Amino acid sequence: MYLILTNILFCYNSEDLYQDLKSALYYRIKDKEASVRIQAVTALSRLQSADDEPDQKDGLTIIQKLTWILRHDASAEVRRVIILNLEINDTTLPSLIERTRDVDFINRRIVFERKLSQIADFQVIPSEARFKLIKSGLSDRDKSVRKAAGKMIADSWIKQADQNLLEFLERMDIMDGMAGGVSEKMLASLLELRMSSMSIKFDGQFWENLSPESAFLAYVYTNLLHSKKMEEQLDEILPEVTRHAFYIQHYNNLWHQATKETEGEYEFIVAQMLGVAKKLDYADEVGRRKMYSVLREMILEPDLPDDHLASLVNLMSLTAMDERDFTRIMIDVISDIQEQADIDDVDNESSSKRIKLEGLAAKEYLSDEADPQILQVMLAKLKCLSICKFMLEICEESLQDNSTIYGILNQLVIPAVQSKEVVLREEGLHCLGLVCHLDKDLALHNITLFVHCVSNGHDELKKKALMILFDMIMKYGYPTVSEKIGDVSKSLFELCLDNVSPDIQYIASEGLAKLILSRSYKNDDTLKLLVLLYFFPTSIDNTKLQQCLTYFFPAYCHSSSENQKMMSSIAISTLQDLILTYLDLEEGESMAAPNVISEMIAHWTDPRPLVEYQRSNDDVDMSIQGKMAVDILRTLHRADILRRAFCHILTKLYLDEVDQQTLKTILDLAEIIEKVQL
Amino acid sequence: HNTMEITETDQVTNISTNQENELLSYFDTTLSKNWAGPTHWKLRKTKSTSVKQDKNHDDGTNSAATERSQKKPSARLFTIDFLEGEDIITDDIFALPRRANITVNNTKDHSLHLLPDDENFSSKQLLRYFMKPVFSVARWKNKNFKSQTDETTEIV
DNA sequence: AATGTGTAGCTTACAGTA
DNA sequence: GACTGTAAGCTACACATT
Repeated sequence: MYLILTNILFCYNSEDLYQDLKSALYYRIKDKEASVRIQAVTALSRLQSADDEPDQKDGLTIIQKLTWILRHDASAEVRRVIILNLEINDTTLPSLIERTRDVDFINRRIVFERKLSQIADFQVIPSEARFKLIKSGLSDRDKSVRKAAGKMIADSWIKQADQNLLEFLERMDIMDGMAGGVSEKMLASLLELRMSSMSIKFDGQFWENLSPESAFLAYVYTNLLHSKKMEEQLDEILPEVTRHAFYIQHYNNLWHQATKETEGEYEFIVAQMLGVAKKLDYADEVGRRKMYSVLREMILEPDLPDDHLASLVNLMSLTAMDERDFTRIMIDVISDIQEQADIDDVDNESSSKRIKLEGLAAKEYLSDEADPQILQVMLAKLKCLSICKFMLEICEESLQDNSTIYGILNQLVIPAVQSKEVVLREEGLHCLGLVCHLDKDLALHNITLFVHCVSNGHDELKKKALMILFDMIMKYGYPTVSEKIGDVSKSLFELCLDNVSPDIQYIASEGLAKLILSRSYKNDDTLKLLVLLYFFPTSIDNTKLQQCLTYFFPAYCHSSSENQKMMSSIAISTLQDLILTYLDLEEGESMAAPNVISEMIAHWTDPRPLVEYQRSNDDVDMSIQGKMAVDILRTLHRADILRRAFCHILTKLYLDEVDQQTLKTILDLAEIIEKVQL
Repeated sequence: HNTMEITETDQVTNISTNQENELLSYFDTTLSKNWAGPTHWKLRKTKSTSVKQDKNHDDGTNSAATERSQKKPSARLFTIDFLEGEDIITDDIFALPRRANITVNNTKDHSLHLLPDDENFSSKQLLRYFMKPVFSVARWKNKNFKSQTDETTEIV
């Protein structure tokens, strides 16, 4: 109806009628019927481009009103209509992009396929927002959204670069999207969609004239073929190991000769080439040696970024004969670096300049004095620790079998842990944690240290130490570890769950989830704390924690009847606590409503999903919620604030298969309550 | 007395090598909706098929007597439970005269109807160490046989 | 094309508010 | 008695699957 009127108005231009209609529409967009709002909003959207006059009541133009509704209207369909009809310009684009995270998957999908595909130039979206939306689109939980996002890139956006892949990558600013692997994910999905329609060949010319984009293409394509086990194609495109080693060397040299403007690009190219090298076959002895010597030289260079260092160590493990050979080589490298630092200590102006450059990032962590020599030694130590860390991540053999590591432990790691420099202490602790994976005695010996760091360290150290502690318990078992520290661990867990830092709460939750799910640890108080933390108002923005526990609780309860029993034993008292916190909420705080909490707890303790998982109801207590019902009814006649919520959970319980006796108890209790009420 | 410990060593390799791995991946599929936390949680029913199957199984295996004795009373008595709630105090029956409705809706709604960032939590994160990465491919195991023996003799 | 699945919207009923 | 918000059950429809 409004639509018709609006259309008519377009034909018969009458100012009075127009104003009347507009103000009527301004009311109808607040109508309580969603269908009316849809009509109003479609009508308004017809006027959006012709009218930017602010409404006298709130000072908002039509477009501003529409974008406001787009965010706030509860009906997905209203939002959808706006998405479809809102014109794209600088003011509306951010609102449209925001809808790539709409709760409604159809809305998410149409933003990709109907809006973002249509924009003339994707570079108008700032690269940060661009990568964010690409990431969320390509890894959406819904298949159709993933597809739409993929098609947007592979069909529409690449057209803007005239179907030229390298041109496209350049416009995409792929170097800005490396964090979280978004660039790689994007290119991989693009290649997968268009693989058949393009032939990718890397010849000598290609390798000799790499740009950041082509190097990145080589890296991603290699990875893709590798993950798809397409060995023949891989052999076709990859150069021989020797040649590749030369290329790496070549670009590494270019990097060091580069001007300030281009050094970032060459650094990037080297990183991609190192990445490609991980997929080479090192069976050929000549190639292996050549590669090794190139790597061995590169790793000594002073100002290597961390990811280069990680790749180098990783590659050196591939070129090594076996683990002992590998560790020996790395220890050589480390002592070379230490020597180098000591020598450079004395003179050498130029290297201290370099250090300053690299030190900029690290400087803020390092303590006050800017003495270049001390700084340099420190950075060398830090580099050794990083190498050591990457090495230890790879090592598997126990310390007895690979005793060379002891040396480095005493000479490098332990002093770092004791260092007064915060950065060194953190990195040292990290290494120590990794070494402890290789030797049980060493691990047990250091447990108290880790505990001490968790309770007394600064936040970063706390996080590391806590993670290590959980790793150790996972690896060597709770009894073994707690023997060392008595009952401290339980209270330590509780302390961390209660911690002010959301990160620490999260680490503690995930760690405990792992321990509990693997049956290493079992405790009803801790479980209760986890549930409380999950629903607590302070956790509402801790998405990691929430998503971790959202997975954990059903997995825990529906995988074993023993677990479910434990949950049901704490369920009612926990629910009670939570409802009380809900009733005490301060202004500005929020948490899940009691009814939601009730439903979730009822679901966790429902025996039917457990039966479905175990594919039989052996050992499953089908009347488990009957006992909970009894619990509820017993508390019910005491407390009256809780009545509502408790009655609600009563209706959610599964009582069909409750045994007669429990059933009788339930009925009796209900009867008593009824009488008391009358 | 609550703290019980049951464990062997190295849970990560234990679990990931064992079949528990597969068992956990069951939850990866069943929990793929409802990933976003309590604020977006919804109960998904339509287990009617599996429930019916289960009931049928029960009917087949168990005696019909248990079926009668358990389910029928529960159904009856449960309705009584509803009545107890508050039914008898029903008000008199009147036709509801409807006057002009206020058609505007109160939008104090501050919710933006957005999903949180998806951390893609899955069994994968529950089967790994925090610090030590798990490499699916053993890098030296192939070469090891020939070189390992050589090395040991050399070193010793 | 036929089927099953999931969701939106409608209706009904009830309890609280003032 | 009016009017709200909430909950639950039902139906129709759109979608995906085979």
